[in-house]
Amino acid sequence: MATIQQNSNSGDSTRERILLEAGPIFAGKGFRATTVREICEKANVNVASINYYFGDKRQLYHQTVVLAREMRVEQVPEPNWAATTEPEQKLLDFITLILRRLVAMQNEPWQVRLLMREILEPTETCKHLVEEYFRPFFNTLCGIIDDLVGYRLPEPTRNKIGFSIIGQCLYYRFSAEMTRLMIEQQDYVDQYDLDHLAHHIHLFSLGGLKHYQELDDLAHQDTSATET
Amino acid sequence: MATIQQNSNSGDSTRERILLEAGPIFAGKGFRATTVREICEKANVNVASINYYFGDKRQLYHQTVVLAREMRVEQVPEPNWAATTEPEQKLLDFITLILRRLVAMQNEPWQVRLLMREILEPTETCKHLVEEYFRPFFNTLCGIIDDLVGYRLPEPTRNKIGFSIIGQCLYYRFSAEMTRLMIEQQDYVDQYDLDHLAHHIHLFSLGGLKHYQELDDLAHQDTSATET
DNA sequence: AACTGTATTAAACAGTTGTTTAATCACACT
DNA sequence: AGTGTGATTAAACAACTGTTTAATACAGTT
Repeated sequence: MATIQQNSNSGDSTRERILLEAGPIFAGKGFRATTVREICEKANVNVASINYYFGDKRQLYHQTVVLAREMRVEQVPEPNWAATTEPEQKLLDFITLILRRLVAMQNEPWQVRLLMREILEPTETCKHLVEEYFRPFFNTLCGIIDDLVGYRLPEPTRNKIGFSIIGQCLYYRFSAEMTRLMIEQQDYVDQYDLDHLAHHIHLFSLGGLKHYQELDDLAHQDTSATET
Repeated sequence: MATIQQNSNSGDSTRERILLEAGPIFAGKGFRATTVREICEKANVNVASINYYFGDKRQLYHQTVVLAREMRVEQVPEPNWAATTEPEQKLLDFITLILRRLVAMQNEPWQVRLLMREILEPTETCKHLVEEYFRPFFNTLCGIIDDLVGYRLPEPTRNKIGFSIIGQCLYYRFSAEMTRLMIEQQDYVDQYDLDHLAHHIHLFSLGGLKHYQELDDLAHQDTSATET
């Protein structure tokens, strides 16, 4: 029947225990490969508890994703910029924020892996994630780009610039294991920590933006030239 | 026992049929979620045939990945540059090559999805893939970067530039479904085709490179200034 | 026609999966 | 003590998993 129960009173300990044990397992193996029996074993609860508290396996998964997002936002909050903060600094801060929150160089918390799974192979849960999390996140980045350029770029152009910046960051999450196979082990330890990567992506992206500006200035000159 | 059989004579039709039906299914659902029964059903062979021809499910999977790489290289061959080709043009060609071969904007062949799975969650097969495919691919890109810059960058720096370029491209594979949820449907059709993306990534990356050069020139000036 | 080695098959096997059931437990309230 | 309600349990369920078996079909060779 799958009528979801609500532990109305007190500590909610079993429900929470399931949720917190399910998260890392789903993150590590994905929805399909994860078995409810493993979750229940790790959480020291009966196999029937999942259906009792969450209805079925899918709804449990959905709840772990929602929880992962909430925890991740809390663990790595957005920077609180002063009104005088330069947009260059904001961009560096934002790149650092992505790397910290979604790429998570050193330790790799289960919340990150779970959110990445939803990006790669979205389920119904992803729509919720986009509206609550990714869209406002991306809008912040777009604001920084606008400030850096100084005028309004066409929206598709500005969006692609945003994706270029995010893409550079996410590469080190998606292709992390393959990158490790590609380069010297020692280099990876020394040269691919958070600060090195943030610095490089910041530099590279500012250059990309400047190039756009210059070309646009040229185009403007051309237009005024032909107009005269 | 799982002794692998080799169909020595003639057309090999059942073995090939299994391989070509298994590919798309593995690509779509991953190793774990794919069942041998579905493959055999689609290929019109008996369930025992997989074990007869490939030993077990794992070895069949390995063979489909190897096949996917071979087919993908054949389907989208590397450009054949003349000696006089400018490095700027080479970079644009290379970005287009990545987008065509690994990102595959319009149609999304199963070979691409399968290779992406190996990047995201490498199995033993990935080592083979790195040595035979990705490393020479990346070396080509590094050569172009060297030509563009005009002198030898430190290797970690040059590698990161390479990853920035690849990262921008792969973003549109990894985050394709989420990006579609983020932006207007019509914009996605109009502004995110192969040519638009290649043009943007080319422009953005040339800018990033130029910025590196300028900063390096400055650093050189500083050094000579302090040296005098 | 008899033999040989490969190819193909239906059936069974042993294990795991998510889910359900019905019984029991714990504890508050009357 | 008795009652009722939610929490927890062991057991069973039915469906599905990859793999194996043993029998059969089909060539080509002697």
